[in-house]
Amino acid sequence: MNRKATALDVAKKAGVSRSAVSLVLNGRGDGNVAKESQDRIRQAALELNYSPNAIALSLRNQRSRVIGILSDEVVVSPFDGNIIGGADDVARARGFVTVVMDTERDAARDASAIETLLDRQVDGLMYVTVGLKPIEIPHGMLRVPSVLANCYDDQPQPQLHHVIPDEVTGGREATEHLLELGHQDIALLAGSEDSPAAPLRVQGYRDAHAAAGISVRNDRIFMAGWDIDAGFGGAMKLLDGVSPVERPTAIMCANDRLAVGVTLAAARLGLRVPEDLSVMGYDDETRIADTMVPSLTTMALPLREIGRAAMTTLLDAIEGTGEAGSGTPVETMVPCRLVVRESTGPVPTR
Amino acid sequence: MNRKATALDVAKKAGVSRSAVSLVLNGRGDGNVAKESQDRIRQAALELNYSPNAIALSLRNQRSRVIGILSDEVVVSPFDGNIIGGADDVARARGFVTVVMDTERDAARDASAIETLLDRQVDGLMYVTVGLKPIEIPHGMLRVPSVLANCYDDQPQPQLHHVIPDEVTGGREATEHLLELGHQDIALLAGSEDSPAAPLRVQGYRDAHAAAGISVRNDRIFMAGWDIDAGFGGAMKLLDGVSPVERPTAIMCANDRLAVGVTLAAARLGLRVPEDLSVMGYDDETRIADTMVPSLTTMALPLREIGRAAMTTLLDAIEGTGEAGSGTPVETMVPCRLVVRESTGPVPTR
DNA sequence: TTGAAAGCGTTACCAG
DNA sequence: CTGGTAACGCTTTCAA
Repeated sequence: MNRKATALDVAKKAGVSRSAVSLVLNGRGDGNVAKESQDRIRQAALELNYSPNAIALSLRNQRSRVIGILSDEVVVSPFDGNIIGGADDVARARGFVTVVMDTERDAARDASAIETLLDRQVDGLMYVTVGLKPIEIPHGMLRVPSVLANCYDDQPQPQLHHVIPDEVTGGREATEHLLELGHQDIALLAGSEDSPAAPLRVQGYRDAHAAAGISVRNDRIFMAGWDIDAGFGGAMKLLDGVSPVERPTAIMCANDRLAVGVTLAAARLGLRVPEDLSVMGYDDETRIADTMVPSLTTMALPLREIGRAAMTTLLDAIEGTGEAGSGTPVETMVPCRLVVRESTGPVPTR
Repeated sequence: MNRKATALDVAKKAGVSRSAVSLVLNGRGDGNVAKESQDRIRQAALELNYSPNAIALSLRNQRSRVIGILSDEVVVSPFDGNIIGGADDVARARGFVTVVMDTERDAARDASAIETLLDRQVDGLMYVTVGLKPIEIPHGMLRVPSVLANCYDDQPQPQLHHVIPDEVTGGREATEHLLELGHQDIALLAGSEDSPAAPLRVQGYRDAHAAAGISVRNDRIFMAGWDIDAGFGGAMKLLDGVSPVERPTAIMCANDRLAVGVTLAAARLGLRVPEDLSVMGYDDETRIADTMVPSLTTMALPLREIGRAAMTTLLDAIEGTGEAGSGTPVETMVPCRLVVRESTGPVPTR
């Protein structure tokens, strides 16, 4: 735990001044420092394993090349971590580092986390949520370039750029996939109203039906919840004791966990997936959708892309590459991606 | 984006010197600064919403009250995030802040992340993994007090304290639960050798059988993997086309996802859980074990406790509360916790 | 009781 | 081409 070498140590060893060290090591040696001194400086730096103290640098430059990522519960929850992964990819590629703080859905901690981050001179802030949701911009976030990922400012006059998935199109394309397979009676387990994603996906479902000229039966749409038991319960209601002609031939779910519950119910009832019933998921949850039996056809949430897009916007604003940052806040919608696996198939002949 | 107030601003507003501000705001005003000035200072600080610049503070004090949490993939994966949650609980309670960096299993990024953190004067480091595993201590981690959570240094002479779950006892108690329900023929889907947790849980399974005087059939133990499809496949092998007397009456799984696959297979085969077959999970994965149908009896991994214990050890070392930090590295084992739900029941009479 | 000054490690400016 | 000096914001010591 011995102290690290400082610029002064390097200067001494090379027999020059601190300023010379600074210039050379920052690539502005030519034209300012004698070639020979430059070599000695570089040599000394190498031998002493010198790297500038980031703290001193931040204090001096008033910027840190650190982006603070704040999340409501991405770290502790099983969901949406790849948004942060994608954001970090971009940040590292552009010479920034990210640090993550999770406030575990305690709004009171948001402000204090931001305060902490701001006190450490982060150059920018990104707020990431688990699941699409409106948020109140935490106090302090406007003091520095910021962006919202997977969430948005619900105010009439939004203050921050946000990046979200295109849920309506996602819902529509999922439905279209089923429609194209010949299904006409498609039930929808739509999650619950507590998430703004639910109504959007329902909207997509309705749009697809409308485009196909098929009228939607409202009793085919269930707002049951998001978990396995909700999927199970919903499917039982739709299938148990119902004659084959009365049954929906496909059940579209607002997430993969619901689809697990539906598949479980189908198995209980002796229905084969997809021969007797097609099941469609949403999210493409890692190691759920791809490992289910049968593997789930699903609408993949573009998590990494969301993170990437959000970070790109943020860094552009910070570095002034585009004027997007200081301009009017905008919305970026990233398309979802249909992943066809085994749980959907042609409509059964009956 | 206007500049934050500094101690100088406060001093001016209160009509005193910077030093006075510093003294008062750090609680050493009494005996040094006139009561009346103190009030004015505090008032001014409040009005200006002053908080000291953490960067300057770190530079000055050579410590930051920040703990760096490094993880192989906790942030991006769906697992084990609560270790970080628990660690953060303790850190905040003791006046520290945690920042998380995820290297997404890229060992090359470990060292650079640590370098970054060290350059920012973190007072301590914690390494957290998804799933129990041996790790090579990343370079630089020994330069500052550090601790390992959910992983351990595999060297003959371990250098760091680590906190891990007690997997052998977990495996034993899970098995005992089944034994107590009368099961004598308990199959085990044991995950795979790529995780050190697997053999430990198997060991517990064997220990419980030995203590009960029941011999273990090695053909009842499958190292199939960790995912839903592996659970499904394993269960089919054990159950499909096998006469009731030849079937195991319980299947114990090394994680909850395997148990989902087993339950799915049972449903396909018309077997009721738990009446015909008891299914036991492991991990108590949020919103899987508790929402399965039937809900899963499982052995809960003590994630938050691991995080808490690790952070406590680390902060004790940093603050010199105990001499544990500088002493010989030790191992802390945290017990798992049996959670009885609906998927296990008495052995069926046949 | 107060204020001035030094120092933490940098970089940028400006005389020499 | 070079090196001294100021400044970033803070705490602490020392002298008034």
